[in-house]
Amino acid sequence: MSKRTSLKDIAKELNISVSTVSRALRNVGEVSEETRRKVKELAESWKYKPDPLALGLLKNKTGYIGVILPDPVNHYFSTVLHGMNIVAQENGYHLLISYSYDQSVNEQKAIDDFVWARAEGLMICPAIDTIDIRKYQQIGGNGIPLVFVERDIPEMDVPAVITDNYKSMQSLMEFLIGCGYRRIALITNLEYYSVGRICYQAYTDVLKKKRIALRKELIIHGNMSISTSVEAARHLLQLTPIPDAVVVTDDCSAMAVMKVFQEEGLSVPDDIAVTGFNDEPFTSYISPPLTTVSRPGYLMGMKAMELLIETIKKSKSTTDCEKIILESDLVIRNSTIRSPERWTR
Amino acid sequence: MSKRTSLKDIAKELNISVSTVSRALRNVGEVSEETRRKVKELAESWKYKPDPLALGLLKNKTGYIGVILPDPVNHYFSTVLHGMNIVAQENGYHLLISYSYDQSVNEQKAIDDFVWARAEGLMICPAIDTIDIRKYQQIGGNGIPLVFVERDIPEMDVPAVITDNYKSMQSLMEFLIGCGYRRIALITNLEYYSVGRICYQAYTDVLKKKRIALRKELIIHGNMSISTSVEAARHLLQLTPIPDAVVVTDDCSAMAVMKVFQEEGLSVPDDIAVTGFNDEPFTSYISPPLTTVSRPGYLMGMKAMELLIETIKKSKSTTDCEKIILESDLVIRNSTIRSPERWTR
DNA sequence: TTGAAAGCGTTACCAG
DNA sequence: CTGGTAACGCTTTCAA
Repeated sequence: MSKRTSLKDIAKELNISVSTVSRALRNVGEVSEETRRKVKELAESWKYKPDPLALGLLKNKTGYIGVILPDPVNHYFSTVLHGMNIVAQENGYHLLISYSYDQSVNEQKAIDDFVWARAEGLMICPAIDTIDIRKYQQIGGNGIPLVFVERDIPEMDVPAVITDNYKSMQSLMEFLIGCGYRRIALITNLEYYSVGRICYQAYTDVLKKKRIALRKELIIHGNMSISTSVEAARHLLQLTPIPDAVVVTDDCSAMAVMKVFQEEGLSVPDDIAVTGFNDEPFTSYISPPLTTVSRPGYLMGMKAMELLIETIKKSKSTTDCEKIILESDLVIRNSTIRSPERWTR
Repeated sequence: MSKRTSLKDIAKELNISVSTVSRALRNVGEVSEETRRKVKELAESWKYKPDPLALGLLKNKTGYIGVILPDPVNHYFSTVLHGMNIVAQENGYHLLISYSYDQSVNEQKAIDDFVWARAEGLMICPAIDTIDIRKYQQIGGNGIPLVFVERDIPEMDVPAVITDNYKSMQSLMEFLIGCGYRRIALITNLEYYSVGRICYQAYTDVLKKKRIALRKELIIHGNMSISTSVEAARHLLQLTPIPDAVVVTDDCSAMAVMKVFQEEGLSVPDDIAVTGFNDEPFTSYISPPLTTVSRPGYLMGMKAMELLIETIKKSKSTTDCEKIILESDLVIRNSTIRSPERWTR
């Protein structure tokens, strides 16, 4: 069990004071060349490194950034984390990661822990069931910079990096309608701070604009798990007539929904079209390839982390709160491209 | 900027000493009921919580566990992380996460940082290019428990939780040969500490046992990225005759390989069969569904974290080093089930 | 039953 | 140029 070398060890060995050693190592203050050289040599050979805990205690800085994401097992969030990690690493920060599993209580606990552990900044993707936003205010109250990522809370004066889901959904809906689809179903989560909520908004807005009746029975609220989506798909098949397209706000669920239809002997997209969200890698490999919205998760993570670190470094007050909205791309694939003759039926 | 309340604050308010407050709060030592009550009340209302940094400095304990994984964007590793996180959370530990991106230098840096930050334990999936194992010995030298996960280094006396990839690959190969496949190609990474290396071993062993000639040209070394796998697939199509089956040691790559074949007008599995590894969710949705090996990532993460925390708590010496090997399942799907009449050609 | 002091590893300030 | 001291927040030992 090799002991860590401390300033004191070096000082003792060289018969000088701890303060001199400290100054010598940091190249500050007045230290004779001779002493400085000797100190540095010894420090080098003893592999001295300052103790982060002691430094943290003293300076109130830890080099940690607390990250709270909803779910570890989600490709899209993984790309976001990847982006955050790259930037954090470049800037010498370490990531403290916690997962809320989309439950506010877990998030609250993680926030408390991170604040208490003196994280220098917090990056949060708010849990989907968030209603009480005081927990976020408390963070600012403690003087810790906060940035929202992927999900914004507009009424809060907190910087955020998100993607333009409203616009994406709008494009998607307009595209589908342009194709000729009219009975368009929606499977989505509707929680207030979710992607799905915004998609729902765009969905209704576009229908209204295009003067297509909004049918309640075509809108299904789910939690975007495979099982509830499968159930939702089965439900849609009970309707007469069945929808001619189904918009699902998650690729995995869309894939599962598509499979339900195919197992029932329907052709996608000739009998019923399906779309997803996120453009996960598999979407171009399934059959038929999935029309979806490609979102820049990696870039979002990077931008958000840059914003957070910038805020930390300037120790800016949260007053100037930038909301960065990244563009997404509509990716059109065969799951919506119906053969012309099938439009006649 | 609300200041954190410290023992000193409480002591000052109550006109008693810091040590008394400390004892009162922790229910140790002799403190009068009266004092204890008053202290606890005030601590409660001021939301006092001990400072983790100060405690860490004093006790050499931080409540952090350092985790080093190869890649944030990998479904399988995400499930492993999920398992680790659940167990860590239950036990009051926080995760410090770093990604090596499968490069030893990054791993080395992360180890140094974590050791220096007084992580109480380290959980590492060794970078694929690891050759120098001294970095791991150093960790033990610092008295910090270490557990390997997903990739073991057998020559080291370090606890590990892995899956039985040799056996899985053996089953897979025997299954394929049992089906009638004879020209079985292999696309895999061959780095020493990789899953692929072990698969390669099983591949050759089974061929030998079944007295099937080992053909060098059927073995392709790749890094399991989509692009190199696509290249590998194209290469295999140059051979005459082409292989009748291709074993790929990663689902994503297998999916890409399959697509190459299909785009060339070949039928999978009638012209050429394909198998993957990991049983990622999409594998049952692509066309044809992929034969693959289902590995218990979540369970592995949990077991590994349990092992690590147990070791931390007992502050066991690394002498009794348990190597836990979890079983995997062969999942047979249509990508290998060839119509009988196609065997006659 | 309580308090003072030392110590964990570091930096900052002030004398010398 | 150098050293001592206080401080960060806490626990522990010893003395009162």
